[in-house]
Amino acid sequence: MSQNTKTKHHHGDLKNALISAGLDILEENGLDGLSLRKCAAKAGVSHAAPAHHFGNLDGLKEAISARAFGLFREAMIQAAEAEGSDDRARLKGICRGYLRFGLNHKGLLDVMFGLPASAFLKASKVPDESDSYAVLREACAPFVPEGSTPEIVEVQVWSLIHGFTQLYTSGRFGDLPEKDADQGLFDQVIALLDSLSAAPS
Amino acid sequence: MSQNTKTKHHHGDLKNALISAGLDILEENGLDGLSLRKCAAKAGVSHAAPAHHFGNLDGLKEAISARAFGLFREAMIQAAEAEGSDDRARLKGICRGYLRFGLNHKGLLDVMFGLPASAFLKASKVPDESDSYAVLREACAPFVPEGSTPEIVEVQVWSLIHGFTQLYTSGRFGDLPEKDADQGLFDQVIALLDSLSAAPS
DNA sequence: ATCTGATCTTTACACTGTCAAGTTGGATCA
DNA sequence: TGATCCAACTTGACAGTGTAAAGATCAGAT
Repeated sequence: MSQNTKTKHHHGDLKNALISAGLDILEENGLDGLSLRKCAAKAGVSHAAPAHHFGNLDGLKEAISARAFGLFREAMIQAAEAEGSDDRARLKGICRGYLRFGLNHKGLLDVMFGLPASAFLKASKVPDESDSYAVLREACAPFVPEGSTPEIVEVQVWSLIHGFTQLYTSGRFGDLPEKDADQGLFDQVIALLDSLSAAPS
Repeated sequence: MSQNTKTKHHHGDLKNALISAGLDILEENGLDGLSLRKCAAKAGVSHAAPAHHFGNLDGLKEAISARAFGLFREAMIQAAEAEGSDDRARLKGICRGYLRFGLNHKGLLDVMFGLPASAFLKASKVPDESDSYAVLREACAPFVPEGSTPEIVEVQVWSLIHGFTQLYTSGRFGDLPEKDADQGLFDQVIALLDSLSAAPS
C-alpha cells in the first residue's frame, strides 16, 4: 500500500483535482449545480478542504475560469485556423469558435463571465495559456482603421459575438424558424462585420 | 383602528408589495442580494408568505422581471424620442437607452436576463406594458433589406447592444482610457450600425 | 528525533429555498 | 344572524449552502 487510495490528509494535487471536479460539474449541471461542497465531495475530501486552497467560492470560480479560458482560447484558435488565411474569414472563425464554445460549454461561459471584474482579468490573462483577449486582438488587427485605436474594432466585434452568444445560448431568440437556424442565422448576423474595412497592409 | 398596520393576515396587496420589495433590493444590493426571505421581511410578512403567491423563487423573479421590463421599455422609448425623428438616430437612441438602463439598473437587467427561456418570454411580452422586443422591432423596421426577414437586423442590433451593455456594465473593458470613456466609446462602437442600409420607404 | 507548518477534518453557525401543517379572518350562504 | 368555507398568511421543520474556528495528521526540515 505504497499509495493508499484513502489517505486522510495530503491528497497530493487537491487544487487541480478540485478544479477538474468543478469543470465536470459545470458541464453536467451548469452554474447552478456548482458548489464548494459538491466539488469537495467529487474530489473525495471534506467540505471545508477547498477553502484552504481557494479561500472562498469566488476563489474557486476564478481558478476554474482560468482553466476554462484556456479551453476557450483553444476553441477560438482552432475555429479560426479552419477558415484558412483570409483576414475576414479568420475573424469570423474566431466568432464561430466563440459561439460554438458557448453552445458546447455554457456552464463554463457562465462562470467565466459571472466573475467580478478583477477576477475576470486575472483568470482571462494568464500569458501563453488563457489569454483569450489576445486572440481577439490579433484577429481584429487587420481591420483597425488608420489613425484609430484598435480598441474600437475590438469592442465592436466582442460586443456583437458576445451578445449573440449570450442571447442564443439562453434561448432568447425563441424557437427560430428552421431557415434561420444555427449556422444560417450566425452567418447572416455576423455579416455585419463585412462593413469593417480592411486596413492597408 | 379601521386599518391596523399590523394585521396578521390578509395583507391586502402583498403580491405587488413583494415585487416592489424585490425591485428595491435589486437596485440596492444587486442580484446576489435578492432572496425570498429578504423580500418577505421587507414587506413585513413571514418568510414563507411569498411562496403562496409565486410558488418559488423563480416565480418571484419572473414577476419582478415583468415589472422591470416595463421600466426597460420606457427607458428605451424615452431615449429614442430624445433623438428626434430620424430613423437611424432613433435606433441608436434605443441602444443608448438600453445601455443607460444597464448602467442605472444592473440588478434589474441581471434578473431579467437570468430567467429561463420560457419565463423570459412571459415576463418580457406583456402587451402594452412590458413588450420590450416590440420597441426594438419597430426601431429596426426601417433597416430591413427588401426580401429579407426582419429577424436578421433585429438580432444584429440586439446582439451588438446587448453584448456591449453586458460587457461594459460588468467592467470587462477594464479601466478605459478617458478618451474612449462613456458616450465616446458607445458612439464609436454603435457606429457599426451605420452600415445598415435604409430600406426604401 | 523533534519540530514546524502546510494540509485536511471536524464542528458549528447563519442563511437560504421549500415543504407541511396550523391559524386567521373575510366572504358566502342558509 | 350564524355557520361554513377557503384563500391568505404563520409557524415549524429540514436539507443544502458558504464560511469561520479549532483540532488532527503528515511530510519534510532542522
